[in-house]
Amino acid sequence: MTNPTLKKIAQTLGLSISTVSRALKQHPDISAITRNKVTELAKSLDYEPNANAVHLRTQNSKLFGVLVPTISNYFYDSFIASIEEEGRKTGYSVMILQSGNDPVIEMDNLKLFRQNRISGLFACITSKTTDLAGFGKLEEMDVPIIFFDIVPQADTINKVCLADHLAGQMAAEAIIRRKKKYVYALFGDQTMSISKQRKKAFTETIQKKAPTISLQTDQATSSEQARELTNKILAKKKRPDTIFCMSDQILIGVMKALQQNHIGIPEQMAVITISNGFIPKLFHPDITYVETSGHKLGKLAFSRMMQWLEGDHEYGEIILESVLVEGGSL
Amino acid sequence: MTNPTLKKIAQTLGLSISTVSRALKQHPDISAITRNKVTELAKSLDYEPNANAVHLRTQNSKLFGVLVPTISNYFYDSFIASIEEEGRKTGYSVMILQSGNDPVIEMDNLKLFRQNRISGLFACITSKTTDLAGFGKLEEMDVPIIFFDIVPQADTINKVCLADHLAGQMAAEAIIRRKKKYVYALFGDQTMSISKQRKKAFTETIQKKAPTISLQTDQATSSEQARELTNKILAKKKRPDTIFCMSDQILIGVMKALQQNHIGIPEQMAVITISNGFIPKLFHPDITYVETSGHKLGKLAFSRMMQWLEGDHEYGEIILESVLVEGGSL
DNA sequence: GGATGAAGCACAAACGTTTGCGAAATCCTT
DNA sequence: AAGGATTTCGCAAACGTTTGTGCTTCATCC
Repeated sequence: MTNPTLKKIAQTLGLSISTVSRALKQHPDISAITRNKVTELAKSLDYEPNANAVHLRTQNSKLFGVLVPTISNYFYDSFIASIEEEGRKTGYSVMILQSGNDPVIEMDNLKLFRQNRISGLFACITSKTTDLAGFGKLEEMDVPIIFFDIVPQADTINKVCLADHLAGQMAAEAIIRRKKKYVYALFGDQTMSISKQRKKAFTETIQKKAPTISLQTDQATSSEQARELTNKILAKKKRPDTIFCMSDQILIGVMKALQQNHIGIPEQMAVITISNGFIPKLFHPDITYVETSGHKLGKLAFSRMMQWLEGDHEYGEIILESVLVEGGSL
Repeated sequence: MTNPTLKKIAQTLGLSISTVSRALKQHPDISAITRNKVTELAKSLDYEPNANAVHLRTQNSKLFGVLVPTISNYFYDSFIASIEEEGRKTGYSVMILQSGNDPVIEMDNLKLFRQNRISGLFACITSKTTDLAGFGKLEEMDVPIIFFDIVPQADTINKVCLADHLAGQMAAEAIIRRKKKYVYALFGDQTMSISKQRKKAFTETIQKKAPTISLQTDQATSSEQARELTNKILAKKKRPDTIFCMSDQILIGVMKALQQNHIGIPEQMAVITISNGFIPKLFHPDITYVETSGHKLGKLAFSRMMQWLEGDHEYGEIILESVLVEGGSL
């Protein structure tokens, strides 16, 4: 059988389409009698309004776009899950697209978002994104954009970010509290602002508050590279007593190296990282980490979006505070 | 400025809407001259067809639904990522909904899918799903459904599954090849068919092909429980020489216990698991695993969907073969 | 008892497309 | 040169809703 529509219900009941439509949404113009007749028939026919028609007519897609580098990532997917949950509560659907960290695909995706007339976009840009024209087009269409995690530098946009600076600082302070002497700190790609911020905060905090700590920093752009660097450090005569990892990616490489060299944690080496929390809990002891929660960030971004949609059109940057989660690794 | 439409382009060019529409899609009826005029203006205006209007008119949403227990999972999200990639290539969008393993939310989600008139559904059902009525309604609307991973028992449906049976068998055979003597095997919740199948295949293979192996099995429904069970086993006088983990969840708990007890892998204990591949590579040495690839399963499911859409209406079950990925843990 | 108003419903336009069909205008035949 | 074929375009309906407005019918009022 084909899909029930307002027209079919109207015809079999001898009513007009508009009456059926109003009856279904409890419009006061419609008498209780006809309202009941309509709702009953609709239920028995499994009538579901055609979302496309509704959106076309109301000029409101009730659809949010989410743009991420990849969905296969414990930070982004907890962010997405969070948006999806909140969206379902408020009647919004979510359209998720992956850029694969490729600006060209990013452009394509933005086009798809435009075609689908999304009512709002949550975007984590590519680390290589320079041309913001695609986003500009959406803004011209009055589509609010909440940038998150990796965000452009501009001021007249909405950003919801992790406290990258604070996270670096907190990690440093935790290390200082433990009176560590020799710290090896691994950071990610320094072309990314997130790496720069964390590095700046971390090193400055160490230098200011505990200048006696011997600090050695390095840069790794992959887990494998982090593993190799850690292996080199471990081969030296004088080993550090603490390793700081800027991210899950780094942590994974470091942990492999530590396991490979049978280094006991925390007796022979203390470890601290910045993470969403999943990876640090895969090891024993749990790795101590400064939390950057995708889930919380999602909630924050969503509520910012709803505010905007309700008329509060003030650009701004919201920072999600971090917390230190103690494992047994420090 | 407001959204450009066919009507606006038509008016500013003194053409009819239909002509503009045809010009934009290279219809042979339209002369090259007007076609160029139209396409140029459309480009300069950043015209994007309104997907809702198109879908309403063509009665084709070009939208696939994906229903998963949760998106925050390295198996499901690689499946989703795979579907999204393939979809984008063929002009389909993807709508992702999470059931949270709750049959009630599952029903709600199916309703949302119906409202959005999806053209096809990829569904991994809840482990508690008994009522398939929600899926039946979709089928009545001629919406093809490809069940994957966790699937209903019925015959007249489409399934795309991992080779659960084969995976268990392959793991057992790998252990046998290594001439292990005493194997401790941990399986998940035995109410789930995936657990039952893997257990059956594993134990039967051991018993048939290497009856001298001493096999002890247990059941763990969480990582934490797996850790505790492993700790108990390790406390005994006679330790097993091999641990088999049915899933990532189990592996995580087992690995924590092994690290906790400073057990060297593979010298003191061999480990093998069934996994998507991400978790086993977090450790050193890499854990040997029988691969169950969400990505590959996604490709398989997608191509099955496209076949169905192209007219091949034959129900069936497709099994994705497993491969053994050698780490250094066995 | 005629004006007033409320209650209950129908009409019709609009959202932005696609597409079958008809109608001019232009071209090619012999 | 006259008929037919071809090219090029416009008209209008349809997809399934929502919503402003108008039309009845009845009860109410002084």
